[in-house]
This record gives sequence, C-alpha cells and structure tokens, in this order.
Amino acid sequence: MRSVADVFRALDDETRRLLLDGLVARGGQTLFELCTMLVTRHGLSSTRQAISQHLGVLEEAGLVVTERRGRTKLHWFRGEPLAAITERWPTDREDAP
Amino acid sequence: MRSVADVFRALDDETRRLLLDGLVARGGQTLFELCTMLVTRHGLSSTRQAISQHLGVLEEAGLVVTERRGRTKLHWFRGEPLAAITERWPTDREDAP
DNA sequence: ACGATAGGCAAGTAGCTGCTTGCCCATCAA
DNA sequence: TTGATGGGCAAGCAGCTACTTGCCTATCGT
Repeated sequence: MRSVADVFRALDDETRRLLLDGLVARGGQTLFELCTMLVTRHGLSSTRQAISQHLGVLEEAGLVVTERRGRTKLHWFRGEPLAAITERWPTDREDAP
Repeated sequence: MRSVADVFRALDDETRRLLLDGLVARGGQTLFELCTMLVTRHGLSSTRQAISQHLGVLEEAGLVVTERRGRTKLHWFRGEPLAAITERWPTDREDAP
C-alpha cells in the first residue's frame, strides 16, 4: 500500500535499517549478498527467510525496489518515501524554556 | 536512554505522530489538552493513561521535553533527534534501472 | 536430465506493544 | 480541611511482529 505508516513501521527495526545502509553503500545486491553482509559486518545470524521478509517490508514501504534477473533478485535503495518524514516535522525547534 | 532505536520506535505509531503534530502546532500543552485534541480533531477515543504512556515514549526518545508547573505538566516538541534519520540516508537516490 | 543454486510460501511460536483497569499521590479552590 | 483536578504507577490482556521451520518452484551449469 505504500502508506505513511508503512514507511515508519519499516524503519522501526535495526535489521531493516542495516539493510538500507548496505543498499545505500552498494545497490543491486542479491538476497544472499545482503545476508552475508549482515553476518560478516554486523554479527547478526538470521535466517535467509527472515531477511527476505525484512526486504519485503522495505519493498512494501517503497524504500527498496527490486528486479528479478534470472534466478537472482536485485535490490536497490530508494529514498523518496523518507521525504514524508523530513517534511513533516522541523528538525530544529526549541520553544521549551 | 535516548538511543537511535528509541526515536524510530517512537515514530512508529500514528497516535504518537499526531501528538507530535499537535505539539508542533502549539507548544506547552498539557496532557488533557492533548487528549481533547486527539478526540476532537482526529476522532480517536483513547484513555488518558494511554496518551500519557505515548508521551512517555516520546519523551524517552527525546522528541518531547516536559516541565512540571504546579499540578500540570507542559509538553514541547523537540526535533533534534530527527536529524539522526535525515542524515542517515539520502532522500533522493535512484540507482535502479 | 540431473543436481545445485536462488528464492518464495505458509504455518507455528515466543516476545513485545498498545491499551485498559484500578488505585494512588500532589496541587489548587472553597 | 475538604473536595476536585491533573497526573503517575503497576498489573493484566489482546493483538501484532519477528523469527524459525518445512516444503516448494524456478533457473543455471554440467
């Protein structure tokens, strides 16, 4: 549905945030590449299916776009939905006394 | 603790997002003022304790600062923790083909 | 054709989350 | 002082979420 709530929910998970970091660093990675990245760089040992579900959440939120190429699936970061956050509230506001 | 995860978790709730909206529109509101705002403007009928817990989550994340004044407690929005989000990922990125 | 690789689907489970409920304390007005 | 107002604390419950497990489909190399 790619609503606003989906974006916030997708960001509320450290594994998903690390996946976004990895895709920003290098786009077009496959599921297995992202899995090994999480293991080697961040020490978390999750199942392939867990990561696949995380990527599904990110894709539903519009933060990740994919493309099937043969038997692999490539993933790219997409930052446009983040604008809904950055434009909603000011980042510097201090009315408090 | 005011960690990064707390900020993302605080934002992953529509009621809390509406509370931030209300505090951006007018700072220094009390708990009851925020409760009536949620009811009249957005139609959600939550308990006072529910809203209090939401404000507690926002305060732990550093997105809301408070000050006790007599028997009332005033709340202000604080956008500085949002910088951790806006600076982490680019908002316009399109490597995908 | 055969096996191996890359990924998907669905059900089940443990833990967290939002909400309610009930009771409590502090402050202000009469 | 008494009552009313504004808010806090803690336990309990229902629903969601992340994760695992098991099985399945499709593509590539040989």
